[in-house]
Amino acid sequence: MDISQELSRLNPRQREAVLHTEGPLLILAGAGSGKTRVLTIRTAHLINSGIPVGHVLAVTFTNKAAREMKERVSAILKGVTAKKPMISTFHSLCLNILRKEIERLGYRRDFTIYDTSDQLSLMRNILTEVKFADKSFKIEAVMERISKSKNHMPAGGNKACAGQDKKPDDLETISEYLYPKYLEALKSLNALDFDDLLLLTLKLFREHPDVLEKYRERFRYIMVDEYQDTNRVQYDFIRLLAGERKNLCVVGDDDQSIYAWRGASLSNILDFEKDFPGAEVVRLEQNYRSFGNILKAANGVIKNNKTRMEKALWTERGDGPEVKIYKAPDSDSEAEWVATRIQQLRYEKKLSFEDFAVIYRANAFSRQFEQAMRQQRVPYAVVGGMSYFEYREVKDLVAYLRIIANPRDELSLLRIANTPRRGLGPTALGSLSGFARQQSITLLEAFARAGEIEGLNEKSAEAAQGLPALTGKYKSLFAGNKGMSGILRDFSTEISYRDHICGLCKTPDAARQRLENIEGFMASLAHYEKSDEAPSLNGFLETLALTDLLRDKDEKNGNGVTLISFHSAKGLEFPVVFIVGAEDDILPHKKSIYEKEGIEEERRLFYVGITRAMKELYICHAGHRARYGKNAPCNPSRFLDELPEEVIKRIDGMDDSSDGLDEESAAKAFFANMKDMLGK
DNA sequence: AATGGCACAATTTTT
DNA sequence: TTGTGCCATT
Repeated sequence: MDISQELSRLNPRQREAVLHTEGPLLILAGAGSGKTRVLTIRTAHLINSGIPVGHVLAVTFTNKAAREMKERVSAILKGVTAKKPMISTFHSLCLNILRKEIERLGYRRDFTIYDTSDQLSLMRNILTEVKFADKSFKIEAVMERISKSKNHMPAGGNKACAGQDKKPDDLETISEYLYPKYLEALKSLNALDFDDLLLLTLKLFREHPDVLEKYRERFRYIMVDEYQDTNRVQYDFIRLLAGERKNLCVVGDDDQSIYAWRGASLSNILDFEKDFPGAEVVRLEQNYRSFGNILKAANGVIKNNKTRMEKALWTERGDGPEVKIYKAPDSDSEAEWVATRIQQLRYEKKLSFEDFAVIYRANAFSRQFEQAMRQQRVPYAVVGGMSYFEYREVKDLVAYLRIIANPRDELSLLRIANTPRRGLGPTALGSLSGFARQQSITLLEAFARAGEIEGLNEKSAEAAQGLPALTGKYKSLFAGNKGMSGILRDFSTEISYRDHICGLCKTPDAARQRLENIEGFMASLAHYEKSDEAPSLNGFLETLALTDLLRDKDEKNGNGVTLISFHSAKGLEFPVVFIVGAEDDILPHKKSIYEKEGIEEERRLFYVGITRAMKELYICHAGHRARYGKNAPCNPSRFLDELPEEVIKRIDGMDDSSDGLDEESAAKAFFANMKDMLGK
C-alpha cells in the first residue's frame, strides 16, 4: 500500500499526528480541522508500517462516527488486506468483550441490554412494588443519580444555587434507598444497563488480570475519538487497556466538551500530559470548513474560557461575509425573519434548503420555527424529537422478541402480558407474580403453571398459559436464524397485533402511521438479516439496543432546512447557520449561570454552534419572548459582547430600513419557491 | 378499562 | 403554552 500521496496532502501538523505511532499522543483537533481524515490515514499508516491489522483499535462514542471511520478506513485499505481493524463504540466494544467473558463475573451469557426507557420502567415497577408513598420526585432524576453513583460521580454536581434543586437531600436519600433494589432487579432479570456494559468490563479487567492481558496483547494500538467526552469509567477502562505500552492516541477538543452534565470529565483531556508523561501533543488549528470571520468570531468567544488549552482556529480561505447579528422585536418575528431570510438567500445565492440550519438551545424552540417555516412554505426537518423505538408498536414487538430470547426478562413480559388484551389485568398479573415469588420460579414459568394458582379465574389462567406456549413455539422457529422477518410477520399476525394497534388509533391517519412503523420494524429486521454474517435473534436485539436506526441514519435530513439543538449539531456543518435565541437565560441557560463551569460549558455550546457555519452565520435574539404563555422582555446574550466588533454586522429588526429584507426581493424569493414546489 | 379534568413543570441526551 | 401524570368518574 502506498500512502505517500495521502501523507503529502496533509498539513504539517496533521502529518505529525499521523506519523507518531509509538507512545501516548494527544491530538487537539479544532472544529473542522480534518480530524477524521487524520484518524483514518493514521490507521492506514499503522498498518502500512507493519503493525498487524488486528492490533489496531479505534473507539468512538457514536455508531455514526464508527461507521464513518470504518467506511473511510476500508476505502483506503481496499485491496491491501481483507482484515479490518476494530472500530467500535465504547459500548459495543464492551458488549463484545462481555459476551465472551461475563461468566467470569458470575453473570449469565444470554443477558439482555436495557436502554434508558427500560431502566425507567424497571424503576417504576420497583416503586409500585415497594409501595413508595412519596411521589414528589421524578423517576428520571433518581435514575440520573443512580447512573452517577454507578459511574462514581459526586452527588448532584454543584449546588451553588440554593433553592434551585427543590429537594436535593430527599432525592439523595431516595436514590440511595432505591439503588440496591435497582441493581438487584437488573441482576434477577438477567439484564445489564448501558452503564453496566462499561462498568462490568472494567471490573472484569481489574479482577481478572489474565483477561486483561489477553486484550492488551490484542489491542496494542489504541485510538479514542472525542476524548473530551469520556467519563471516569471510560478513562479507567482505556488507561487499563493501554497498559504499559501506552500506544494510546486520543483525539478531541476541550473547547467542544458539552456533555459535562452527562458525566464527561473535561479533566481527562486537560490532564492527558500529566497522566501520560512524555505524551506528544499536536494541535490541529487549521480549519477547512469556515470563512475567516466565522473563525474570528469563534476564537473571540472561546478565549474567554479559563479552563482550556490555548489554541486558535485559522484558515487560508478569505474572511468571507461578516457575522450578522439580528435583533428581532419578539420571538415570533425572529422566526418569521429567519424563514424569510432563508428563502431570500436560497433564491439569491442559488442555495438549496438543505444548506441551512437553525440551531437553538432547547428543543422547545423548534416549534416557533416549524410554524414560521410552514407558513412560508419552507421545507424543514427537525432533528431530535421522537425516536423510532419510542413508538409503542415497536416497543411492544421488541418486548415480545426479548421474551423469546431471554425468558427471564420479566419487564418485557409485563409489558406485553395484556397487549393485545387477553384478560390479564393488574389483579391477574399480581397473583401470577406472587406465585412466581412464592415458588421461586420465573414469571414466565408462573404463567405456564397458572392453572395451579388459586384465586385466578379460569379464563385468565388459560390466557396466561397461552403466552409461554406462544413464545416457546417462536423460540424454536427463531432458533433457525433464517427468515426471521417472515417469522416476526407470522407472529404479529398470530397475535392479531395489527388489529390491536389500529383499534387504539383515533384517526385513520394515525393508524396508517403506526402500521408503517410496524412495517419499518420488520424491514429493519430483514435488513439486519441481510447485513450480518451470522444473524441471530439475539444479535438483532443487541443491534437494536445499541443503535438508534432512524436517528443516526438520516440525522441531516433529506431536503429541507435543518432545525437542530446545539448538542445534536456537534460534528455537523452547514453553509448557512442561524443561531437563534441568543439571549441571557437561554444561552447561557439560566440553570447554568450560577457556576463558573456552567457558564464555560454554555460558552462552548455557543462555540460549537458558531463553528458549524461554513459560509454565513446569523446570530439572532429577540427583545421579547413568549415563554410559558407569558411574553417577557429579554436581554441579548452576554456572549454577544465577546464577538470581535470588526467581524460583525448588526441588523435591527425594529428599524425597517436596515432589517436586510426588502419586500420586493423577499416576495420574489417567495414566489420562486412556490413555483419550484408546483413544478414538482 | 377508558375518558376527562386538574395540577404542575418546563435544558441539553452520543449508548 | 404545552405536555404529562394522576385521580375521579363512567
